[in-house]
Amino acid sequence: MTYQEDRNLEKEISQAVIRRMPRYYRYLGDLIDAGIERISSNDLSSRMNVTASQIRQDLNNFGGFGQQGYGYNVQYLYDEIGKILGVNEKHNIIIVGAGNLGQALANYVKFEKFGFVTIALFDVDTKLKGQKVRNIEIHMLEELEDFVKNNTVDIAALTMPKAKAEAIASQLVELGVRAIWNFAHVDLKMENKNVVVENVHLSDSLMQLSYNIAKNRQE
Amino acid sequence: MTYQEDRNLEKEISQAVIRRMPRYYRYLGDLIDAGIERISSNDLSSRMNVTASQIRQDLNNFGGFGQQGYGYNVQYLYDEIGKILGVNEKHNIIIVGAGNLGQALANYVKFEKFGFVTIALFDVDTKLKGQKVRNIEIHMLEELEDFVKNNTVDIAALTMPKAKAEAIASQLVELGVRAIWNFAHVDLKMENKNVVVENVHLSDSLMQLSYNIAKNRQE
DNA sequence: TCTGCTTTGTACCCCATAGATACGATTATA
DNA sequence: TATAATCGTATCTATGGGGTACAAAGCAGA
Repeated sequence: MTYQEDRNLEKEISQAVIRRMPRYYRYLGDLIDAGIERISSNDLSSRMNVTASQIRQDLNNFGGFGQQGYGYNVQYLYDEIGKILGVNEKHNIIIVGAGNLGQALANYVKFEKFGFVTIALFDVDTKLKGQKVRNIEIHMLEELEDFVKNNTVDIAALTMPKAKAEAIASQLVELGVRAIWNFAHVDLKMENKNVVVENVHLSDSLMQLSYNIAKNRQE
Repeated sequence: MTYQEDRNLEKEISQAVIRRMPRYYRYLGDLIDAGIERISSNDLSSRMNVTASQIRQDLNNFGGFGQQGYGYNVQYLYDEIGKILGVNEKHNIIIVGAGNLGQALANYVKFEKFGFVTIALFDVDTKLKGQKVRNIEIHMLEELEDFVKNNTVDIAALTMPKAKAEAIASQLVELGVRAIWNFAHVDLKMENKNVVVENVHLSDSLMQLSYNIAKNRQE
């Protein structure tokens, strides 16, 4: 059996599970802050409003982190989930589009706590040239290619209008960027299977809220 | 049969379907911009990368919008989905937390195209007092209660640090706000069943991306 | 050490949802 | 008018989320 075949046999962990992991991570962080050292799946389940069963099954996708009769050590579990999510490794981010949203992301200090460090912003607006956001320089878009070639860029956050998003995404992938955090109002379908994309559609979220407002009013 | 019993018999439309509707809406908007007047479920399915069957079934949850042998009229379907999502009604938004993210949301002109109008921002920072973001005034947090009592507030966007989020959410609900768009890094569990909450956790999304980067590298 | 309690890891089951297939009904189009 | 296109809808299958149950393992107190 080849390595690839072997890997194919491994049970793929569904994105539904992955989506829940940051939430566990967040609650465990809060528990640490509260000075709590151990927790049972049952206790955690009532705090998080999910079932204890689901917690145990989710965690078991990655290995047995608990002990019968004891529960989970909060700090240990926090660290392990951190490793799973890659939160301990440093990730360099560039932000393309230095408008309000781009600058807001650059200012979000909390991301750095998790190893996500913004190293540059880019924009076409010459008025922004050379300006800094929290010591992070805003470059002109022409400099993008050189910058990516000469620096390690793990993630590119796209916060420019949708008209330009696809072209820039392609350019970035061409230059070797392997992760796109897309805020533009399009679905980026990357041909290259080695590229991962995470879309954040704020309008979609707002519309879902709007639907639920109307539904709620009706009931 | 009472009205309530009758309503209970209606098949509840799952949130999975609702989540897809804004995406249909977005593609239809693009089709309108491209001057395309009619479209078949088959054609749309290849553009959106979902099955034609799912499109027809999703739309049929809300009624028959198409015509056999013709397909769907793009403008009509766009308008109908808009109605379903409540995008044609005006929604007044207040933003609590006038930091970078709050100001970024206030600057997002596109939301107004869908009827979501930001009417005020609030913050505790006295330096911001009286400043305006795109003609929208930043108020002090003390003024929140009066403002909500004297204005129609459909949605409150929370963009302040998590420490204050729960208290302010409770206050807003107390004052009659029925929809919370939460960007703070906590899960808001509202006691009041008449309140709808939509959480946007950017960190969670970033961590999911991070996991997929690591997974992708491994394969 | 022994006993009873706690709690995990895991097997098994059910149900919702995605998605395929199929087809009658209806409309467009040549 | 005949043929092709296409919706609305019923039915079926596969997948996965999530609940229930319980044996195994460790903890804690006597």
